[in-house]
Amino acid sequence: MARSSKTTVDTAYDKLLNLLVTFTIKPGTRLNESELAADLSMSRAPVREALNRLIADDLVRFEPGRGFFCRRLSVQEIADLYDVRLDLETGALLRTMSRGRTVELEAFVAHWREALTKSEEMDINALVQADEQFHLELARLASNAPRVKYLCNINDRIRFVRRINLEETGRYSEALAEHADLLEAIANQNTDAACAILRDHLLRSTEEVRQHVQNALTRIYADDVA
Amino acid sequence: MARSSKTTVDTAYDKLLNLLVTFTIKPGTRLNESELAADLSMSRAPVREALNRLIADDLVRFEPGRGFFCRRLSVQEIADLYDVRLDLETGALLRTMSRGRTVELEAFVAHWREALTKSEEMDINALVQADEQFHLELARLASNAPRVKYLCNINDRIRFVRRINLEETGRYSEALAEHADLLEAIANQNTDAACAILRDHLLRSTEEVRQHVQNALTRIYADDVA
DNA sequence: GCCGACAGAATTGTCGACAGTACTATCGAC
DNA sequence: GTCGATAGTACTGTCGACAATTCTGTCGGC
Repeated sequence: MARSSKTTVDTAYDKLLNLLVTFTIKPGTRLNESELAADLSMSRAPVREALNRLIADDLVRFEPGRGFFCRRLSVQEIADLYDVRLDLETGALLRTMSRGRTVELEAFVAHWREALTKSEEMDINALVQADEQFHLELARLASNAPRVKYLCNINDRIRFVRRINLEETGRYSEALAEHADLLEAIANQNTDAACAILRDHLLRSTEEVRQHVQNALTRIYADDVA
Repeated sequence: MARSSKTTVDTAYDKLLNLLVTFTIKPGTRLNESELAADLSMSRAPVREALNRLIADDLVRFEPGRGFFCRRLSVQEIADLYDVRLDLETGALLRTMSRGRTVELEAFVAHWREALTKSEEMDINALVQADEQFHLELARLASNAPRVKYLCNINDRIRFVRRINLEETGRYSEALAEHADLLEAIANQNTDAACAILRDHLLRSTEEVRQHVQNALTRIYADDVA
């Protein structure tokens, strides 16, 4: 079968990732390989390979003899991931700041000064994506590929609650203001202030998430928003 | 085929992991699926599944149409991983300390006070393992599963150089002394001191590693120590 | 002597099949 | 009515096969 630079496994991986991240597949449910294979119109082999890749991402669980299961959504795990995220993002920020005003940093500041003003009129989807993007690009400035990869994994795992959280609290403008403050602290080379703002920003999110995971759960099980 | 609670994929995963971590398979080399399958006396399917799991761990690379390759050993990546490790371990330490004297902490201190005295007469293999164990158990005290998992992944990826490093510098006793200092700072609930010691300990290692990766590389390519 | 085309070999990508194990529903004993 | 055994079903675990692609070594042109 001819292929255009993307293998069947890759498409399976991407589609499954999406299903799992958005909890279109409900937490804890068993994944039927044949069924998934049929849905994706391919055989079981590539599906299994994709699922195996997702194991290490902790997006699926595997039980010998029983097969693959969608990850569970636990308050503790989400909180833990937020903790780790705080460590990683703070570490990245510290290293970025220690380098002084680099070209990349200036570009980042310029880009987001602009982007943040536009954010006021964005819809919820764009906002969630922009929020993730802001944090990720900030982390990328430290140019440490493994760290960025861990953060991407964390993002995949918390994206769902992150979104719910932003919807539930409705504190879009507060979050944006915090981003703006952080940006100025960075622009002014004020390391301590930047770290403090980032820290508070994330701790606040963690706290809110704790409160809203229950809503997230009910939302997941309320069959389809369609 | 009858099985004793461990699937073929699992054994393949474990064996391959070992080969990759120790660089018995040389960096960058292409992995021949049929050959591996024959070596492990199984078919290609479980081998491929195991390899797919190892992708997310960044222990193998995958190129569509070409297959799987052993990860490359790059100085930059190792240094990056040490950086991330510093963030994660420091974060764990901070959270552990903020909880005060828990039962687990007391047990940890008691265990390692004892163990560190015995370490003087250990051989290199045991030392490397004990070093990794000490850091990992310390991190575990923060009881944050995802963080521990990331650290395990980092350990897998740096184990080889870590070992070379300890061999080359021969500063076993210094490293042990630093562990002992850290332990006492923890026992005394001296958070700042503990963090500083951990930080210096890891930064020193990072620096040494940078210097010794070249030796590690030649060691890898010097066919077999056997 | 170097470069590109070409054919043959080796390797990956995907599939369907079958054996073995876990699940489910039905039935009978208490 | 509840519990446990049992037979039937559904699903996973692993394999071998074949198509498609990449690699390798040879040959001819320049």
